[in-house]
Amino acid sequence: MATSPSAGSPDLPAWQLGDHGSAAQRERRQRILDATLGLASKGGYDAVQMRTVAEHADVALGTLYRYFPSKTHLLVTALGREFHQAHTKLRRTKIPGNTPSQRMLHVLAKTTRRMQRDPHLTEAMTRAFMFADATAATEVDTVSKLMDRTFAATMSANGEPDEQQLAIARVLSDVWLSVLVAWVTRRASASDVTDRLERTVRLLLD
Amino acid sequence: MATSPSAGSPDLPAWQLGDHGSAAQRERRQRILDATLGLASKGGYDAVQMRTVAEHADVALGTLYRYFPSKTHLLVTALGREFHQAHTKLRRTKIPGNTPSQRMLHVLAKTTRRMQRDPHLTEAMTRAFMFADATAATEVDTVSKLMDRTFAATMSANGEPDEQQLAIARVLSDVWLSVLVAWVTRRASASDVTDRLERTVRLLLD
DNA sequence: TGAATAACTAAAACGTGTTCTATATCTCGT
DNA sequence: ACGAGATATAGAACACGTTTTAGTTATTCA
Repeated sequence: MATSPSAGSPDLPAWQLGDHGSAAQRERRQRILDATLGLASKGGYDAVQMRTVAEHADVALGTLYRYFPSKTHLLVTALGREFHQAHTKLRRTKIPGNTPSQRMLHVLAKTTRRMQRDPHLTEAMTRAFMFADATAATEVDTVSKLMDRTFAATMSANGEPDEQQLAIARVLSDVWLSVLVAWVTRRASASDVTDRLERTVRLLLD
Repeated sequence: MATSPSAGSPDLPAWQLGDHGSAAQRERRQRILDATLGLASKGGYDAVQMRTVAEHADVALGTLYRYFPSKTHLLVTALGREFHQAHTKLRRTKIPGNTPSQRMLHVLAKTTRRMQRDPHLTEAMTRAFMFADATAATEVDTVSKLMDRTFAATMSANGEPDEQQLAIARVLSDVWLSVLVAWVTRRASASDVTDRLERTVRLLLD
């Protein structure tokens, strides 16, 4: 039977699989994700070619597909790993600002800056996320929920967000994604991104 | 020189090119868009294969590419044509409801129903729209602006929307797109779609 | 009208995501 | 330590978007 290397374990998000499979398998997976991020960062979505990823990660093409059943799964999983890092980092730091609105604007500005610093990577992840079909729903959902929770936690200053805050966080995630798509297609400049996000925060939180 | 059949005319959105090119060309273009919508409606994004579209439209593959430089351009243009129809139709009818919020909910519900009626078509257009890269920016922007204006007009009861309403319309467009993506990947059910939209309207308009 | 130019057609060819095949290597239970 | 089953490898093969080539049909305009 053709199973994945993590077969038999509960199907956790792939960047959490650090303790599943043999050491060699964990290393392979990390090499694959590293290669993916490297290529994406260098040349965007189109530069992440499955053959190239396999080469850089020093695995056979078939093995790559055993670990990640499609380019979309691969990129979205990589995105998940990045998001997870950003999320835990954010959890550890104290977000400046006295009101939910201020904190939100701070985090949004920071994230926007981060994305501008690596436009190719941003393009690759955004397009993968948006192009995903139902087979990658699990991976996409993981990232989506993580984003919602990050924004919600920002507003509540890392306490437990209430229902209202979660709803607002979801709307902000949506606007964020949409603006991201516009930015990737160059229909929106960096300041457009900031503008629209600030406007939305003001509509929702003031 | 390899020009497009509409070369020489100002670059209007393709569904507005009814008065450019020869009659034969106008008919070819319509046949192509019709074939696209037919295939999309039947089998979604994957069923819209360039060779198949060309066959159904009774043009050579090379001709198809002369009219639409990529699958994305093709699908987004088709989406534009549909949106344009819906928009003008909406403009002619009186939207029920006394408050912006009520009218908005009415239109959103109606649009949601329409999309559910043809899930394959929705999937095809959504994925094309979201996957578009910078080369299709014009087409995507046309659709995006049309969507914003439709929502804004809904709130203002077909009068001229003010700045505030346009900002709200944009947010709703963003949420709409995002929810659409979630629906396409089956991460959100039909009632999830309605729920999230209603919640957003309430956050923004009440 | 006739020659130049543009548009169209048919079909081959190319690039990249994905799948398949045959073989080799690893891992684990006995 | 051994044999069975799972994993990994190299590479061919396939599918579909896209480009290219060669030849045919329209269109234009002098």
